[in-house]
Amino acid sequence: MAEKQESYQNGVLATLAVMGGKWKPLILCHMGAGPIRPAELRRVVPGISPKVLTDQLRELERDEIIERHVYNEVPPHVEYEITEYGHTLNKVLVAMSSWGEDRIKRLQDKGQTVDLVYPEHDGYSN
Amino acid sequence: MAEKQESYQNGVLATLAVMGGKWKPLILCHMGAGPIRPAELRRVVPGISPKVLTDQLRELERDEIIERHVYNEVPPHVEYEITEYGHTLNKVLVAMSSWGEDRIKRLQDKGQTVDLVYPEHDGYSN
DNA sequence: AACATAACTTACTTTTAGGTAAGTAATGTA
DNA sequence: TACATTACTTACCTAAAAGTAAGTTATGTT
Repeated sequence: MAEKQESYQNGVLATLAVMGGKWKPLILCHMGAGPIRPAELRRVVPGISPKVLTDQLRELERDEIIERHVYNEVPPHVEYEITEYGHTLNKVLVAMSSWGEDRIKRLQDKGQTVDLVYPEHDGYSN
Repeated sequence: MAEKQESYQNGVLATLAVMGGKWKPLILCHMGAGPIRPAELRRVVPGISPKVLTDQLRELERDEIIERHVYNEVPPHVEYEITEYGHTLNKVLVAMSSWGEDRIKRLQDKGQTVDLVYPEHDGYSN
């Protein structure tokens, strides 16, 4: 590992550039089951503000992780869907989820309360 | 995956709570080869400020990812070392590194310059 | 006696990610 | 004709993260 330090780092950083931040991992967790509308995402990702959700979705779209489908209807109808490329992120999400689950168990075994795990949701209750 | 949404999320969030942020992944990338002193970390992680490095190391220590060894000498001598538990994070780092490397190749194949990959280093040149 | 050293701590200031609020579009319903 | 709907956009504001700068410690070297 000592010889490959730099590329090791760069890969990690490139990944964080795409799926880092407070909301992107949560959003991606809810996009595996198929196309989803922003309103539904707001419902299942409690606490996210409409603006930030839009921002994050646009960035994921720009990075080709998700696709935006617009249906020309009134009221507007938009769906976001993970791309084929986006699905390759699953390995990372699964590795993170798995380690995190283990950590949660660890903390619970030590009698510690596991906070900080889910962003508070107050406001934007729907 | 649809039924396990929430725990999937929580695992990811628990992981991000420990190794998220701008510097922690980089720091961890440089700690696989054995104990390392803060001054050396400042050298290999260009751009990090002394205070932020200290902050990040303390958090990693609090989360039992690394250990702090103090040698009572003058001038002070401190070493940080990954714990056994900390080493379990490697799977995550490797998954992220691997995905990120692939992404870098993808971008290069499309003729795009890969920026944002490494924090700028100006100031604290040593 | 002044200076260097390593690893801090304290007390700020700056940056940036995230949050709030108000407005827009186009149409259907009360 | 007023209001509701969805998915925004624009403009502004706040809080958390990161950065800067100036001590502090105890000893050894010049």
